[in-house]
Amino acid sequence: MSHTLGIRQAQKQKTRQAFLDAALTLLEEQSLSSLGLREVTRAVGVAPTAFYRHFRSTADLGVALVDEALGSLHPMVRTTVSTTGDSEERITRAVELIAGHVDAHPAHVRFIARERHGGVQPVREAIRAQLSRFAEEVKTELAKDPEAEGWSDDDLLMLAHLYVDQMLITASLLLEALEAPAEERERVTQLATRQLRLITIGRGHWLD
Amino acid sequence: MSHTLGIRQAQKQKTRQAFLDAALTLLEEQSLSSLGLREVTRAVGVAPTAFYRHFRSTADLGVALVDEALGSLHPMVRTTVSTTGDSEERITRAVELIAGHVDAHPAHVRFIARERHGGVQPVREAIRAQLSRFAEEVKTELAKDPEAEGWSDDDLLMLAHLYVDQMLITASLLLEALEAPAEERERVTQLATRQLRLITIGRGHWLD
DNA sequence: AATTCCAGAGAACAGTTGTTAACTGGATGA
DNA sequence: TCATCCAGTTAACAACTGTTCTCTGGAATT
Repeated sequence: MSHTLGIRQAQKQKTRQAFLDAALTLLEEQSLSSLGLREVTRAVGVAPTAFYRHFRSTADLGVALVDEALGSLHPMVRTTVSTTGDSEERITRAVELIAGHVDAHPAHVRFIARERHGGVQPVREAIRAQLSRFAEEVKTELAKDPEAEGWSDDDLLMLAHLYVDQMLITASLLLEALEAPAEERERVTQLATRQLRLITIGRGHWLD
Repeated sequence: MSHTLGIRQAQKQKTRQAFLDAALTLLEEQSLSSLGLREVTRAVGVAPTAFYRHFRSTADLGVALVDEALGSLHPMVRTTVSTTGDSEERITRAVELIAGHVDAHPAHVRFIARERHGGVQPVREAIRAQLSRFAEEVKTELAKDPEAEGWSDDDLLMLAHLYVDQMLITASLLLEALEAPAEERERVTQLATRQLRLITIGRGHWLD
């Protein structure tokens, strides 16, 4: 089991988490490349210089945010993709998973969508690495499916990337519709479901 | 025909274009939300206050950049989608079009990818509007195809959005691979081609 | 030729930024 | 108990930001 942290370490982690939380809030209305160090410390209620005890720079903080936002998501993805049932059920399950995640962690989703192509190279790189991991994991799960018989590794990875990108697009659309009326949210959900359905149909006839 | 501009108007347009060009260059390494007004005027070689003669704010400049980057692209998209030939030819043609555009205007492509989910609301809105126009245009072209028989308007638009999003993903991947060796660029092109192929297969069996 | 217009310059404003150095005081380990 | 450590503080730095007001000189209009 894990060692109990001393008062000192515990307090440090608490402050570090406060930095991450404050930054995530500030990033709802701007990009990481315009996030100032003093801005974050002000929001946390701490002296500017305290920042350096935790991060080298705001880019460094951004990389930490990537891990927080995506790091714990891998088991969720694995189990969702490998769920038994016909493809229609799995599509519904996947869309519901995304919708639930967007509801629960909108700021995280916004951050990833924003910084995936954002102006801070190390953060882009960290997101790219995490998404590649997702694609690899989805590919592994897809390979277990009997429908994957006769598929090359390359084609499986191609399909996995298609699914992962589609997840992100859907998450981003649901995010924009977060404060919209329920009927608009339902429209987005239906759109995403049909797009996944079309991809799955293409998958079924790929080897024809 | 168009009226010839006076010396004054011509010079103003020239300066305005210098602002757009300088901003686009500066935005290769940061996001719009961190682009400073003085930074741009410095790059143009003009006094900070001159900025206000052309734009209200950097957000306003960003909206102008959206128009420059996407405004002239509509005819290109229309003709590419409506090209005759079997689907395989059309896919190849589309991927080549994107690759060519990324080569010719990398900064524009980067700007759109970056600011689509970026921190400046009016710019996000402008990009969203342009992409919706693209989707509508693609839908219109798709509807002309005999294969669209029996398709609902909703499903056609769903498919059109799928294609448009896929174009953007491909453009972004090609952009990242711009300075990579030719074999890596070829790998990306092949990936995009197969993804489009899978979507097109799904399209062919949608009504089964 | 005389008048109006207006893109851009210049100077000044209060506020902000990242980073440095030297410090304090409570937790930690001998 | 006492010396060490180290998260967070305080103060100061030069450099930068957006925005204002006033001015200028050449183009445009009459």
